[in-house]
Amino acid sequence: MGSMAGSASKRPRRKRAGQYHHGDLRHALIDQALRTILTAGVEGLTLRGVGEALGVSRTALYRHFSDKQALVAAVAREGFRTFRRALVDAWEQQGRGRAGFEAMGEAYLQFAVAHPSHYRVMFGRFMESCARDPELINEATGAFQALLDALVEGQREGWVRQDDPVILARFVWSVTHGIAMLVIDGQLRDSDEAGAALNRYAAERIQAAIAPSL
Amino acid sequence: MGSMAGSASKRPRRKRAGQYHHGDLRHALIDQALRTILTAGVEGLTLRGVGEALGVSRTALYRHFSDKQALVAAVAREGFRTFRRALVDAWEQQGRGRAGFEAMGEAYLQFAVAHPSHYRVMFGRFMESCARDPELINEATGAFQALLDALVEGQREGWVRQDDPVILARFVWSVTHGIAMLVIDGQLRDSDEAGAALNRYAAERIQAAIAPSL
DNA sequence: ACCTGAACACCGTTCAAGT
DNA sequence: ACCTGAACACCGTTCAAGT
Repeated sequence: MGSMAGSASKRPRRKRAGQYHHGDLRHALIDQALRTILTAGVEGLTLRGVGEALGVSRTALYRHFSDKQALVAAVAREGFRTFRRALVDAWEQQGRGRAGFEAMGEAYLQFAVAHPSHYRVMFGRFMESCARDPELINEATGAFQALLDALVEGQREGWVRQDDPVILARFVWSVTHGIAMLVIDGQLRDSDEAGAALNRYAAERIQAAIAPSL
Repeated sequence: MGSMAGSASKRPRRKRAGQYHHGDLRHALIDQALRTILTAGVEGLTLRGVGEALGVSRTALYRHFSDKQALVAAVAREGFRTFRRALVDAWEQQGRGRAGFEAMGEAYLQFAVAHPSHYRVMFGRFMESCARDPELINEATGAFQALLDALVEGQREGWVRQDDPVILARFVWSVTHGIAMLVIDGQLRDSDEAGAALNRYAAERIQAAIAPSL
């Protein structure tokens, strides 16, 4: 990790001649904020630190974001983007069936465990964040849609009961989100192995819960 | 609400004559911190504000807690205490059967919705909090134990499958915790009704998931 | 023992000013 | 348009000093 993401901070790429420091400061700010959150958590994110790391005044950011929370919301949006991609990839690489559905569940927990601080930013204070970044809701519902699609396909194929797909998806989401939160918040002793074991067991029980009645 | 809790702040109850301001400052600090968290959230909690509300220096607290996080941990511990009581009450008032189990689930969500900030403090950064308050883990496992007991009794009565009770309890906990988090973080549009509906549906699906195989 | 008050090293945000 | 620098109103925490 740490290699992807920001091209902006390496080559200034100034639009015109004699500019200040950056060409795409907005993007660079999001990248730097993400980097900080990944290593130090949201509570370690400081506007002054972000500015300093980018060689820019600590108030330069107010040209691109209304306040700190708006910057955090942008990071959250970026998170939902890669999150959705991870889920869809897992689903499709396993052939979109029952196996794909299970792979999605594994990919879900994997993302949360690999980037706990990012995951927390994405789901914590969601409503307030959406107010600061209306497009965030699109990315978030996009991720939810991946789960929804899988369940609808499961209904067509007959391994998912014919309940309202939305509430069905919310139920499955609750289980996975719950496991993810318990694991990254350290509620399970020996979180590494216990979390994986819980996830395997949950996958089995979820299949039983969402299966057709008889 | 707002009537229970603190007796300490009303009658100073000084141990000896000519004292400063309080008799049980430690307890008063926890009560005041809880009050602030309930109304303004953890991010609205400020040591200076707590001190001011109690008519005490803002550094007086350091005689009773190592730092701010330790105060928050004490509030979390108090939360697990009343949380456990709420769960056990629901369980017992419904006659400790299948109905009691379902009542526990409702009581769970009810607590989270009624005190979202408190719930978040209890479950967020759990490991770090435990380091600041070792007894916190006892109260937390006490709440978990209530769920565990119900499931074991369900196994004896035959409406719960004979899997490892701990992992069974963790699964049920994940669902309920997941729902609670999604609701209080505003991830469901129209959280009030949608949350209750999801909880009802989840109760039904959980019963199916934890039922014996045939 | 218990509490205070000044001091320290931080914050996010505003705003007049520069280019 | 984009960025700066000083200023403002906050933080948690430390520590010598008081009773």
